Amino acid sequence: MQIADKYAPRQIETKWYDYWIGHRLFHSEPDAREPYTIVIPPPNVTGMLHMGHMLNNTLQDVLVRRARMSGKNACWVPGMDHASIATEAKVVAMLHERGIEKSSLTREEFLRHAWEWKEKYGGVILKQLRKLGASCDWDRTCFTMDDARTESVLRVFCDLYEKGRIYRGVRMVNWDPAAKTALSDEEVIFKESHGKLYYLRYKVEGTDKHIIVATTRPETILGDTALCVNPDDERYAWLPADARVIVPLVGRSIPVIRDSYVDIEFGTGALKVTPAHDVNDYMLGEKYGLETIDIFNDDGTINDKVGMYVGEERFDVRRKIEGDLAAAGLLEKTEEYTNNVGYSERTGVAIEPKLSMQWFLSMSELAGPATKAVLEDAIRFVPEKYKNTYRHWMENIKDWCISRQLWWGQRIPAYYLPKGGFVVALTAEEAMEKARAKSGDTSLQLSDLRQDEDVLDTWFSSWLWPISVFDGIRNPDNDEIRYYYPTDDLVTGPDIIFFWVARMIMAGYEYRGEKPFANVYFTGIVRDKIGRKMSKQLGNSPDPLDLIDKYGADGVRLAMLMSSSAGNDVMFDEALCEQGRNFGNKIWNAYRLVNGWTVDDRAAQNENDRLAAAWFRQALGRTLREVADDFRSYRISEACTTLYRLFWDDFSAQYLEMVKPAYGRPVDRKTMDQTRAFFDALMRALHPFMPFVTEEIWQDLAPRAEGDSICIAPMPQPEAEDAALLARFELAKEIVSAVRNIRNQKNLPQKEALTLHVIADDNYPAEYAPVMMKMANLSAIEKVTEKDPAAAAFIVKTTQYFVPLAGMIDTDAERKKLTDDLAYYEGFLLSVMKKLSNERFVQSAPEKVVANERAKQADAEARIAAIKEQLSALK
RNA sequence: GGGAGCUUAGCUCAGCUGGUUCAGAGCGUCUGCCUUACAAGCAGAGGGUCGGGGGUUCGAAUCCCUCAGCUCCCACCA
Repeated sequence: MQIADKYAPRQIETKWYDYWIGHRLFHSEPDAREPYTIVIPPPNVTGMLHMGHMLNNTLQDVLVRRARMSGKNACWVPGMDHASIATEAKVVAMLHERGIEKSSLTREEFLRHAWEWKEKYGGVILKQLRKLGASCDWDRTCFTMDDARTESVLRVFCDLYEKGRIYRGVRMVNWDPAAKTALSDEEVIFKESHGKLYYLRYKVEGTDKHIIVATTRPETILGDTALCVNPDDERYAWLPADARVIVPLVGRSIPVIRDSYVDIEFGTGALKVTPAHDVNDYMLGEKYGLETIDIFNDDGTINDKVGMYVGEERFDVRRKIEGDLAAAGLLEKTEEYTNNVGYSERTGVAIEPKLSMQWFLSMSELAGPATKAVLEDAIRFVPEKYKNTYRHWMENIKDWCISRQLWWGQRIPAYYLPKGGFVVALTAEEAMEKARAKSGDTSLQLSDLRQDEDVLDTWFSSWLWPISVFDGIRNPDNDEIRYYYPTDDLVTGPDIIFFWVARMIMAGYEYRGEKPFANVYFTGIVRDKIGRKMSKQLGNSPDPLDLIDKYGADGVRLAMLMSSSAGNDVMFDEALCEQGRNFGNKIWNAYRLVNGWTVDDRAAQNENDRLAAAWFRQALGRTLREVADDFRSYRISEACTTLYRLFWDDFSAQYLEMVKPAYGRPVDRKTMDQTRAFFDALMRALHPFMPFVTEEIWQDLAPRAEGDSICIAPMPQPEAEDAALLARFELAKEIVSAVRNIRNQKNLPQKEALTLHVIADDNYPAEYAPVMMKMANLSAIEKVTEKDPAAAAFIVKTTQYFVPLAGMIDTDAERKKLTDDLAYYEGFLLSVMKKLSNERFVQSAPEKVVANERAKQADAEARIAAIKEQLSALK
């Protein structure tokens, strides 16, 4: 195969993805190897790939690919979430556009449309993930509403019901008037909103006095059933115990109750009580046996209970009622007011607290083992700060409202009997058996039973995900669940820590008696470069597919990786993609260079090349160790940057430049083989980060069998470290840099070879002379005993070097430089001496640190002596 | 109202258990190079009193206190 001249990611990426899929390289089956498992956070079936997915899935892919290359049986299970509210809303909107209203359809008709829509448009995102290079086992793709998952969900519902954890009851819930369903507390987002505080006049019955009540929601007076004041409030001491007031406009007479719940300081100290539409009022209503008047229809319009404003929308009524109250002289005043209002996470409309019959899951027992697991690090959170957040939520956990008044989702398997009561069963047939037993009526037929209309919260299916994708609910002893569970890493955003992560942990302990995953890596939020969260509304999010098209998936992956330390937000800037693409280009061209060399099989390896290889082997080893370390602590961004520098700086700028033959000259066989071996190792180390370009080159490096791939090649292993060698080479590198700097300053042409003089001491890396000569373009390195006054001088560590440049030396400038240096090192020496003469330092600091200070002292002294010598030579 | 986190170079961020010349990286900037792998590049350079103040310590970017600014999470005050 001949590698192309130009790096063109588009031409290689599709090719290799197809190859990987064609050879089923991402497919996993249980075997004797150690498993490594990740379940994908299932994106919404209606979702489109956005930058958050890019970040999240790139990280997962890096982890999975690395595990796969480390000898583990890697399994990344992909899938989708049915996202009941979001999807149902989309389907409703689509039908509306076609002139069909949901209300005109039966449940079955609607679901037929919904499934049709899902088949046609759903799951686009999974196709998009392939473009990113995601190495998911696509054969395992699951959907939270496919048959197996649905049955798992229903079984769990039945089980929890039988355990007495699921109950049904009328409670105050968060009502979404747009979606016309209840929501869990987690689906409500509180936002500060500017509104008004209305001061209303409630006439006290049998007097001509009024009590002024402050409220933010004047329209709810329609549902008022009491007025409440604090028993200690002197202002209302005059009210008789059985006082009653008249609700403004409505004219209803309601009692005045006294409860210390009311804050004397707030407003006028008087509170109107609307038990049907406020959580606190509801509690007061329960306590005092108040009537509850629900004034809203499910869509947020006023119902006909009171006979006023019937059918009008709640916010219209608020505006209208203000005018009506004012006209009737019942509005004392209004004030500007800021308070927290809850909005639906999905539809964005203001939540209406509403009393309704719902299903709940009692959480307290589930929370116990799940809390412990995280606090005791059986499950590790990265970064750790989320442990706190998690603990706080778990310790204050409330029962979970799991019913939704929607059609798209798992329908609650509760069946109502004709004469009251209900049974819960997996299937209708079972339900009938139970119903017959319960009612004692053996003639009951299926048609006599009425199944609950509600579906379950989407998260009631996704909380089982790590278990259900391996069919561990229906077949708890199957080979797959026993092999793959618990999974290893979960990569997700902190925004769903309660929705999903916490609940999966609870389900894991409840249904497997074991954690669902060992580690949770929380990513940050992707923001634009001025710090705004990327969102559709702002239009500040680039389309990931456009980016991939422009820079290649490898380039975009690198951009995501290099800017994302765990738990920190990502300030995304397209320039990063360019940097990623440039890196791909760098790799490409480095390979073209090596690939273009001719080999002389008879030539022996020269010393320069031998040194270069010995050093690079060490540099590679050191980096591999660092990278392994980074992975252990999930510093994936660091690992990526470290390898980036290894390839660019150490391999390309140093090693390749060292061994690169003169134009048209061959290299010896050994050097060529070594270089290709390095390339091979580098490609493997980089593969998890940049899968495509590394595969392209790896395939070209040596003849490979059909079906072989870098995906399943082993990770390179470092050899034992030789720290001394690395340190000596650093000296040589510094010398080369110093000579190049002189060249720059004196404007000496690159091609002109220079001579270097050295007053050699222990810190002169003589063994690297051939390397230094080549890299700095030196004709000779000569050992001298004295400085040549007509030379540019520099010092590395304690060794003096000179580049003879007759007639080009500015003595004054040289002197100034040396004087400055001298001052710096004398100051430095002083601070070292101060430490060393401090007895407490010498006594209490570890020996190693003290020895280090002594070494610093010696170095500084030698250096100062060297500088002084140079200065005197200039005179 | 409660809690968590952040503040280090122009920008984005590392800096892990306090200790190596520890003040770093990438990008951007500046200078010089179209050197036959790569201008998507090469060789160099400049740039920060680690948010302010105080403390602990032989020693602080790192630990503690405090102030300021930003961010996020939780919470039923009408």
